[in-house]
Amino acid sequence: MPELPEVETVKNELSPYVIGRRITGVTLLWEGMVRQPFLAEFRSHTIGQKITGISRHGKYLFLSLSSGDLLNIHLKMTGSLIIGQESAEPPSYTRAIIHLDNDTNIFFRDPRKFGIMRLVKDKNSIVGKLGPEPLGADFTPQLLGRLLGKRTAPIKALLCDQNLIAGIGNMYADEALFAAKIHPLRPGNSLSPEEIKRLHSAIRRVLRAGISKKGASTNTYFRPDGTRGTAHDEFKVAHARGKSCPVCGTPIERIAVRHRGTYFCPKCQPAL
DNA sequence: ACCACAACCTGGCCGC
DNA sequence: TGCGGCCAGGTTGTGG
Repeated sequence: MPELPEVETVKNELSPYVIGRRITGVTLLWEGMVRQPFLAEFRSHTIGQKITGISRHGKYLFLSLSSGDLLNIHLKMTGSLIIGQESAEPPSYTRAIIHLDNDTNIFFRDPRKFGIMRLVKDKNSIVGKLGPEPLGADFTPQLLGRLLGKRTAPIKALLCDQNLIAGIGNMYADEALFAAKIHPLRPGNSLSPEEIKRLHSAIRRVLRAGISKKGASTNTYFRPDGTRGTAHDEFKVAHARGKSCPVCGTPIERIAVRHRGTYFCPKCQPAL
């Protein structure tokens, strides 16, 4: 699933192919991919525009257009952006094609049709409420402590809340909590200063590892060149159904937190 | 302000 | 071998 490390990888690896290129056409094979009310104007406002930049906020990707508009792409759970030749057969489950002026295409592949594209004038209309970037310089243990404040929801749910911290999803939340030895159901406000410090460090460690391995291809995530990332090879508990804890050998448990599969080691991450 | 949950989608895998 | 059911989960919208 594309989370911060996956979207960061897509941004970095897409960049050399798209910066400075002009959009010559847009093919929508699944119209639901473009959110109303923009569908009517989507083509006319993208075709002919030059791509001047690419950026990421949390899990949101933005292509800056020469008109000043921003083309926002969200991969949701199963989306991939694959670079290919104009003459190439689109990958399976391609829902949209952005044609570029050098006979190159961006294929938006998405088996489950959750991914979206939209055109906005103001980035803040989408990312204005997002929490801080967990790899940013301002994300300190003190800030994490303030964010958790008096929150009583399970720490696992809070880590996945984009308005609290931007970019962490189900996989990296499980990995960070394991690395910090914190039970996923602990209320946010029950963490000691020491645990907050451990969690802060663990969040940054697992996200950086994910980026350095070019993302985790647990199922449908692909890099722009069509290859898979390898971050999942280093996962300790995420998606580890039926496996044992690599530290103590205890069977990994699966529970549902907010209807999300949550994996943890009951011995290394004891309930308080 | 905060918390909880349904809905959106469909392929892959498991057990029978 | 085929089939039913579970599992995967980011975001939005709604209601308490």
